Formats: sequence, structure tokens, C-alpha cells
Amino acid sequence: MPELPEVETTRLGITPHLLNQSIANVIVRQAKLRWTIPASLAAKLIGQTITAIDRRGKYLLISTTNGTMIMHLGMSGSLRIVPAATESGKHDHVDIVLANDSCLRLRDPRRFGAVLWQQNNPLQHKLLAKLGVEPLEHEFNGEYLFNASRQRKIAIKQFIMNSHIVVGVGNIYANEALFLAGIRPTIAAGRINRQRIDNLVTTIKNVLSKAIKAGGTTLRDFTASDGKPGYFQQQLNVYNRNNEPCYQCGSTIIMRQQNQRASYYCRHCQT
DNA sequence: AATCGCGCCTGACGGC
DNA sequence: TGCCGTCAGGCGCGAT
Repeated sequence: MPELPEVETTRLGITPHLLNQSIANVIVRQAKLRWTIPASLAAKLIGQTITAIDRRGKYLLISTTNGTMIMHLGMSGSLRIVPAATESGKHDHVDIVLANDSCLRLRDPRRFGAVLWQQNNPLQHKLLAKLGVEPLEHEFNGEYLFNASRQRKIAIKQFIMNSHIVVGVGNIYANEALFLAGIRPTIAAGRINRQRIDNLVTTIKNVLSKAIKAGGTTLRDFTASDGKPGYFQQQLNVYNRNNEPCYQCGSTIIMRQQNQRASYYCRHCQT
């Protein structure tokens, strides 16, 4: 499932293929993703030149002088650059065909992803306007997270996964960052002291940047943008390791549901 | 305002 | 083998 590092890796992978290229055609084979792809998308894009490929949280922003295509990869989405003539597979829902006969192809078996259009400043789009800070920017720091978490009774894991607080911390990296910070995922956010919050900010930044360097954690069906299966997963300390020994102390990793999501932690190392 | 739970969707997996 | 039920999971949204 693409998390922020996967999205960033994708962005870096596709950018050199797209930048300054002109769009010749848009093929939508399946418009029903999380939201229906706007029927006007092709008309907006055809003939336009791609001027920038940015990211906000897990949203990719592909801009032309005419406006911005906003993409989200959801749970199972991936983007690849293929020759335009490449036969499409079952879940290849959208092609952005370039004038140079190359093609940006969106594949998304579970269709939790999205392709939207925003005429003006994409950051003003309803889905982006209220997003929290970027985890790798300086604005995400101990002071910010400490202040934001005061009086909050929600568990720290749910808190750091709240995109209105900080974007791009998904289930895998939330579990991993909490382990590295020695914090139990179930502790109320508002009861964690400044020093431990500082520590958590550091581990979130570390775990995300390491994954970006590694090319993104890849589970199941993520595919790197060059089409090769991405296989550069960093060592996961707790995620998916229910009943296995903690690498740090040897005691058994616990799994429990938190807000319908799996939390993994070590009872001994995380307090 | 903060928190909770739902639902979208398909592939993988386990049980019989 | 094949069928079927269950699960995973980002995240917006409506309910509380």
C-alpha cells in the first residue's frame, strides 16, 4: 500500500518522463475510482504541457498551464511509464498519453485511488486545503506536535495518523515510528511529555526518510515507476510481526485492533 | 470540537 | 479442485 515514501518515490520516478511533455490523449477505461473521474478531464488535459509534478501528503499534483490533475494512489494504486502502444491490463484504468508516444499509466486493482481536476491553486482544493503539516518539513517539529496534542484523549497512534495534524503517516510507519520512540500506540496523545514527543517526531522523520532512500516500502502490489517490482523494503521492527520476538528485547510482539486498524507493539520496549 | 465507525474494492488466504 | 467467507487498509464523511 503506497505510503508517503512510495508516493514520493513514484513522483521522483515519473517526473523526468513527464516534465515539459505535451499531452496528446487521455484514456479512461474505468472512471469509477473512489470518486468518479470527471468527464471533462481529457478536454482539460489534451494539448497541454506538463509544467510540474508536486506532492502534498499522499496526493500527486500534475500541473499544466491549464490547471492541475490531482491523483491519489489509495491502497493499491501504482503509476508506470510505458510505451503508449503497450497493451493494457485488467486494472489499468487511466492512460495519460504523451505526444512522444510515452504514456503515464495508472493501475489500481482496488480502486481506492482518485483522479481529480483543479483549475486554480491545487492547494485550495477541498481535499488539500485542511491538510496538516508535511512530516519532512521543518514545520513538523516537537513544539508543533506537542502543542497540537495537548488535551487530546485520542491514542497517539491515531493522532499521528490524522492527516489534519500531519500528513503521510500511514499504518506501517506509525507502528514503526512508535516502536523506535518506545511509545505504546494506545497511550493518550495529550499525556505524552515534551521529551517523548520530540523523540517521536525524530523517529517519524527517520522512518520516512529511510524508506524514501530505500525506494519506498513495498508490500503486495506496489510497482516502481520504471515497471520493475519494487523490492527495497526496509527492516520492519513490529509491523506484521504478531507473536514474533522483538528484535530489541526478545519478548513477543503484540497485535491489537485500534480503530479498525492493526497495531503492533512490544510490551516491554514501548511504555 | 473531538471522536467513532462505515464503506468503497479486489486479491490473497484459509477452511472445508 | 473449487467455492466461499474473511481480511486488509487510506481516508473522507456522516453520526454522535
